[in-house]
Amino acid sequence: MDLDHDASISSLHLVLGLALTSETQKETLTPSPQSNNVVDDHFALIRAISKKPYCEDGPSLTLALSSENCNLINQVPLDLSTQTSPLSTVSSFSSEGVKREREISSEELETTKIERVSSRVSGDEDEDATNSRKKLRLNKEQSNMLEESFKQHSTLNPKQKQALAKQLNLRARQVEVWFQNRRARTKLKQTEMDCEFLKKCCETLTEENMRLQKELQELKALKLSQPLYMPMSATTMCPSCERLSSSGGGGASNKRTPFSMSMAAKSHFYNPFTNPSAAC
DNA sequence: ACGGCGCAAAACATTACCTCA
DNA sequence: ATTGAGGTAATGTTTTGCGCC
Repeated sequence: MDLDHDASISSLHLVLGLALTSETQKETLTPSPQSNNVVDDHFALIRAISKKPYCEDGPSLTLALSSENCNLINQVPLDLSTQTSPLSTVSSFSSEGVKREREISSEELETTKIERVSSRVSGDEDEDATNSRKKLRLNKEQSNMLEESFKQHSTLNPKQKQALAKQLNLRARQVEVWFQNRRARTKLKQTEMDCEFLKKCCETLTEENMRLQKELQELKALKLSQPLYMPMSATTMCPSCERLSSSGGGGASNKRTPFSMSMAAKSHFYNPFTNPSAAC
């Protein structure tokens, strides 16, 4: 998504807008097979904007914006509560949850029944025993193992699920639910970060747009004051990056790429998409 | 090749339990 | 002791992908 360096200053805002859409469309309109929904496309869009698909292998929701942002994202702590508590696997099963119950063996159901009955002592024992929803608290070890597993793959196939459940002394359904919730939390966190990032982008681009508008006004004023000796075909100095540009679109005449400019020369540009200004 | 159907799995929205300040 | 907020396990619903007919 290189910005159009030859774009006129005055149309910067438009160019920027197009730059955001033209390249990203390629990715958003051809989502990956895993891209099931709007939210996935949202991430695809953000990734496309950032021009870097992923920071690293791992959860598919990891978003890489730039190397900096990549690190930032990876550092964000996903605070999964790891409070230690006795393991109690109790949950209620609605009569409508037929599909889910299918995967739960009769043995598991029996275990659940026993635990459910012993889990709650209150006045309405029968009522509570059947309808209450005692909440499992994963212990530290279980949380850690689930986290480790999640790092390797954010979804589990049935075999992996079973194995992990057995390893953790949980039901497969509980492992499945944990992964579902974990994915949801990851996505939420990511969305929040994307939101922040895009806000900053917006601010930065607005500032730059204002600055370039001002620069344009200055150039126009300059042109009015020196109308005769500023032919467009002549070699001119780009006021933004102080780079010489020549007419005829001869790229070979100027071997400096935008990225080879010194930071000082382009320091007034902060483009969050790692590209220099549309003006240069 | 195409569309309809059923199923499984994942995503998503919401509820409810639990802890802690 | 109470309460409200936040975290998260669990549940219900919707969406999506895939195989089969």
